[in-house]
Amino acid sequence: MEPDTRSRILDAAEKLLVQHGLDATTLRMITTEAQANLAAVNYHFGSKEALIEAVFRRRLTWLNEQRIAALDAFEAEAGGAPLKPRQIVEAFFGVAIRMAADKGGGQSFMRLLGRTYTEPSDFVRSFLAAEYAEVIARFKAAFFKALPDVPQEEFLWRFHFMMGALSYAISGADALRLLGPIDEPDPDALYARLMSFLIGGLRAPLPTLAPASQAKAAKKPRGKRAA
Amino acid sequence: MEPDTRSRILDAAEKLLVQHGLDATTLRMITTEAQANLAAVNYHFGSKEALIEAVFRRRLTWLNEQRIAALDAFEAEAGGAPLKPRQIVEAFFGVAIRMAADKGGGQSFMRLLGRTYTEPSDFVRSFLAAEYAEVIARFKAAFFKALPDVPQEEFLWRFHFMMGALSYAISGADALRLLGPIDEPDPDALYARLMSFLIGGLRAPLPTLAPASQAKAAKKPRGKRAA
DNA sequence: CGCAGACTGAAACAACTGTTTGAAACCCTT
DNA sequence: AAGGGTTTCAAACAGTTGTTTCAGTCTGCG
Repeated sequence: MEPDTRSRILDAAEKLLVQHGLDATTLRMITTEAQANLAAVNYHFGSKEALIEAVFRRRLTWLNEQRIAALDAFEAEAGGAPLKPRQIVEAFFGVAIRMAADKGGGQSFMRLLGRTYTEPSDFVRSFLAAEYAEVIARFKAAFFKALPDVPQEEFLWRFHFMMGALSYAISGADALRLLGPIDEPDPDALYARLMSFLIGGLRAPLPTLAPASQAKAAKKPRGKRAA
Repeated sequence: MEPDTRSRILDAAEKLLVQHGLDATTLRMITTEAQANLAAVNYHFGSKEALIEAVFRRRLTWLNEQRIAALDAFEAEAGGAPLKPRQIVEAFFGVAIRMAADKGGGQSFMRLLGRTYTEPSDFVRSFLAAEYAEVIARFKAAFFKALPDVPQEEFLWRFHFMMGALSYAISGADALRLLGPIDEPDPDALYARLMSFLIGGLRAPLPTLAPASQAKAAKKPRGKRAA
């Protein structure tokens, strides 16, 4: 309870946003958890949206700085030569999943982030885009250089799929328990597993795109709204 | 406007839930869109939660029936022999992504489903588990038979990752636009791309799990809460 | 000390949430 | 045509939301 009110609110908000989501988390829940007055949120941050944005920004800028630092290290080591795909994947997704393994707060935040990436909330998406812009540009360039044989559009989709796998890897056991009983996820094992999966998908043979739709759909579902 | 009030509410609710999420969609938005009275929701469904459940159930039971039917067809064709991994992936994920390509409503629903799978809402998760139970059991059995060399826990994680990739594939262009400009997603091309990626990940070499943590983390981030 | 600025506190605000009510309208069978 | 069950409607309900207000308290500096 030592830190100042602003920090306590930030920590409490992060914790509760993970548990309940953006809309279901109320300011009264946050201020109670933070042992602060209700008005303190609007005093220190201006609004609930601004508070949420602050919660994201605090972790996200640091995360993306780490990703770029990791990429810089690999590129310095390579000295102009294209990086190995594994290195680029490590720099982007490895850093993220290691932050997700961090007990000291990063863990819960990453689960929130993965969920929010596809959320239709306008204001979140807008500053997420700004926050991601630089790191995306850097990694796109690195990947295109490392895999010149992969068409750019194809790669973008694969990167998108990889983000999905990462998101689920982090949101983790909660959703996985839907598939069956599972042990507590060992961070190192999770890291190795995701890495193996991602690189397998990234390096998969290019799909054979039938120029005109090959009409593979035997019974294409259409207009099946049940009674 | 022809269909009865109940159906109109169901359609309007599905459409709005996709756009705004579960909590942010209000009954007044739904009933306005459906051109029905506010009380109609509680009259026909009993509560907002029951309405949401009905929205999910309508599409989800059909989707999982299709998955099982596809698996049945492959297994009948194989006649007791293990299926090829590609066939199992096709039966589970191919059916889903084809439903996601369906303009007649399935499209929007699948985007909702992918988002909800990791949502922390209690009541959604509970009936999702029930709705998925049978299909999960069937596909787990088929996969274990097809890939006896893959440890069960390992496979469960890979299946989880695949769900993540599917979810992002479906939520699709909205989030992808964050990575850069992208063309309108051709359903057939998306299908081929995801399939290739999934099988690449599924068949990736097993990760080398250092029995004791190999301390691969050079600078393991720990307790980095920014100021 | 004195007093300005930063912060906290309790209470109230209007707006909106899901739900309930009871009367009106409708539809279909006898 | 009469009646009974089903559906619609406008209005109101109690509860919760984010935000604001304004008096009070604290802190540091002259």
